[in-house]
Order: sequence, then C-alpha cells, then structure tokens
Amino acid sequence: MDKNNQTTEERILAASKKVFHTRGFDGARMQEIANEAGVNKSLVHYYFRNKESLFKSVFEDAFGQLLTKMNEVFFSDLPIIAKIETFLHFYLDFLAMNSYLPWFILNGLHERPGQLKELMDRMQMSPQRLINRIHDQVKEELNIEIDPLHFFINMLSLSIFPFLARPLILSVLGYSPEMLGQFYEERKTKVPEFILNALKGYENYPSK
Amino acid sequence: MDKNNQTTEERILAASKKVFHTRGFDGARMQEIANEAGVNKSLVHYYFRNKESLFKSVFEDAFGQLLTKMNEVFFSDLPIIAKIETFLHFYLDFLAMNSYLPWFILNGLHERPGQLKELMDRMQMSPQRLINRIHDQVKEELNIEIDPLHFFINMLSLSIFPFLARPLILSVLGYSPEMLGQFYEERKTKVPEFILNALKGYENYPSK
DNA sequence: CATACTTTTGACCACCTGGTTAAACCAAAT
DNA sequence: ATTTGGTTTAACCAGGTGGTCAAAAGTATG
Repeated sequence: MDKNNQTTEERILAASKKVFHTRGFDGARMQEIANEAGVNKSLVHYYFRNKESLFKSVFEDAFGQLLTKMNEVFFSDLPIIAKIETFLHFYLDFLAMNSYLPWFILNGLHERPGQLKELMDRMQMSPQRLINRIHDQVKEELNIEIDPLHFFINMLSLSIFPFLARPLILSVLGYSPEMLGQFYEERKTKVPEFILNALKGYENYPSK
Repeated sequence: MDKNNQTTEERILAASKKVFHTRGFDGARMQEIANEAGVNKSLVHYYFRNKESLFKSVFEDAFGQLLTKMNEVFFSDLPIIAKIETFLHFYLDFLAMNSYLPWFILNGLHERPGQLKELMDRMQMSPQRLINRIHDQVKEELNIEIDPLHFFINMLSLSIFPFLARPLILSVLGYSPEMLGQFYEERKTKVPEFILNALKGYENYPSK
C-alpha cells in the first residue's frame, strides 16, 4: 500500500489497462506500462510473468464486464422490450465512457484468437441459451417471428460499431472530439428508437 | 513482365495487400511481403521507398474502392428505397468476399489517424452532401423525418460490424468458418429487411 | 564486344523490444 | 544490530525489425 492507496501490483494493472486499451497487444510497450505506473520495467515482470499474462488479465477484465452485464439483463425476468431497452441503455452509456474498449477487445481477438475459449468455459456462458430465450420471449410477447441471432447481432452492431469507427468518423466528418461525444449522446435515444421501430415493422406486431 | 504476366512491382503490391490486409501495419513484416512476392526484401524497398509508403498505397486502394461505390449509389437517381437496397446488396456481397477489409481499414485508421485527411481532399468527397441528400429524399419519397447521419451510420453498422466481430463470433458461438459464411449469406436478406422495417415504423410512413 | 543503365541480391547495421539476472534496498522479526 | 524475506533497481542480452549499400546479374544500345 503506497501512493494513491494502491498496491504496486494494482498500480501496474491500472497502467496496463490504460496502455493496452489504447495500443493493443502489439502496440503496447512494457516500458510504457512501467513508466505509466511509475515503476521499473523489471517490476512489471516481477508481478506478472510476461506481456502475455499481463494482457490476459486486462483482456479478461474488460470482456468479463461486458459479458456479465449482458447475461444479467437477458436472464432477468423483465419483459422483452424492457430487456432490450435496458441492454441498449447500459451499453451505450458504458461504451460512451469507455470508447476504446470495443477496439481493444476486437483487436485483441484478431491478434490472439483463442484468447476466449478458456474464458467462455470458466464463465459457463451459453450463448445459445441466451439466443433461444430472446426468440421465445419475442414470439410470446410480441407475436412475431424473428431470427434471434441476427437480431442480437443487429443490436450489438448498432451499439458497438460507431465506437470502432471513431477514427473514421473523426476523419471523414471532420468532427471534433466534443461533436463526436454529442453524437454518441444522441445515439442513446436514436438506437433504441430504430430497433423498436424495426420490430414494429414485422407482421402481426400488436397495435398498442 | 515476368511470372504470371505481372511486373515485379505489381507482384510486390499484390503481396503487400495480402499481408497488410490480414496483419495490419504493425503486424506486417517486410520480409513476409518479400517472401509472398517471391522476391528479395531489398527489392521491396527499391520499388516502394519504405513500409509507410507501401502501406499507404494498399490503404488508399482499399478505402477508395468502398468510397467510390458508396458515392456512386447515393448520387445516382434511383428512388431512396432502391438506393438503400443497392447499397446494402453491394456491401454485404463485397464484404463477404473481402471479409478482412473492414478490420484492415479501421485498424489502419486507429494505428495511423490522419491517413485519410489527404485522401478525402484528393477524392473531393463531401459526406455532408451525401447525408443531406438522404435526408431530403427520405422526407420527400417516404414522408418521414429521420436523422440522416444516424440512419447512415446504422446502415454501416449493420453491414460492417459482423465482419469486424468475425473472431468474436467464431469463438463465442463456436462456429466453423463455413457456418460463419452461411451466417453472412443470411444477412444479405436479414439486414435489408431489418432496415426497411425500421423505416416503416416511423410516423406517417405511406401504407402500401 | 563494350558500355551504360536498370534490376536484383546478400551481407550488414542500428535500433528497439521483451525478458533475465544479480545486486541493492527495505521493513519486520529475532 | 543482525538476519531474513520480499521488493525494487540498473545493467545487460538475444532476437527480430526496417532499412542501407555495394556488388552482381541482367538487358538494352552503340
């Protein structure tokens, strides 16, 4: 326990997040992590064996946060519309405050596929069950037949993509970071609106 | 003109695409490019000054393809619904055959922001005009008021994200590459359906 | 054949990076 | 004060990287 009420190990982990999140595995430098933590480079190796294992800690922490919340929402006993709204609200909010996370996770998976296998088991996550649950609940409560996997991926797409495309939007639209922040803010209402409208468009959607 | 009816320079450029597309700038190795082209590493530097300029060629080629087609569709004089359908059809098709491109471009922009500035000028691309055009045409032909920028980003999200999330989908759902191909195939009908349904959900959409 | 020019190559280098190691430091217990 | 254990550091190393260079090979021109 020293500076800032954190142990050295905690300081190193925090620094690792900061660096890995923005630079990715290949782009991150052990030296930069050490500097960020205000610590000698060897000390990083002392607490975490090597870059790989340090990255694993950071990656699983990030992915775990997102996965946990997702399960929580979709296995709750809210009506499906409320689940969708809750899910979107949480993710759009969380991502707005952690706009580097989507890139970090997807890039990490691109550089090191197989990173997930082990974690998925450990968390005993069953995507198929979640997908089935959505399908049944949509059919029961809204009386419409959708492909739940595509629908779920659609929700993720609309939530996550704009954060992945951050540098693209900045360049192409010539936005300032502030304007981009405003844009993300707007999406908190635009995305749910778009998705719920899409559902209404299917056959047999109950009127009122 | 030698092997395969290509000049050495063309062979190097083709090899560069193959390597950069899958590995990104940081991950690519000049040696791997040389091997892929069946050529000495020094020769790569002979034709293209350095890694940076070689990457630039590859990047602008990829980005140009996507941008050109986008302009072509949205500045045509098709009705808006047809434009949307054409756009989605083209992108979902093109991306299914070049599934690495979205990651390559977004990752390239993340590693080297500013890569676009110059290209945007040179192509005299005006995103604001495209966005306005969508807004006006939607209002006129469909009698509904949408935010065109969010709508456009929604289209991109639904088209592109599943390709960025490729390693995620493979891991989490345990899909084989073939099953994933099938999934992308399905999206060619699911995505247009979803988007057109969403439009119908807005107030005043003309019935029939 | 001789000359001049371009293309191709192998050897090499300076630099950076993750990782190791032995010594120094330090706090607590004897 | 001395010992003991964990903690922190500086110096160092092996391997890989983009890039250079001078010589060799090839090709056209006189």
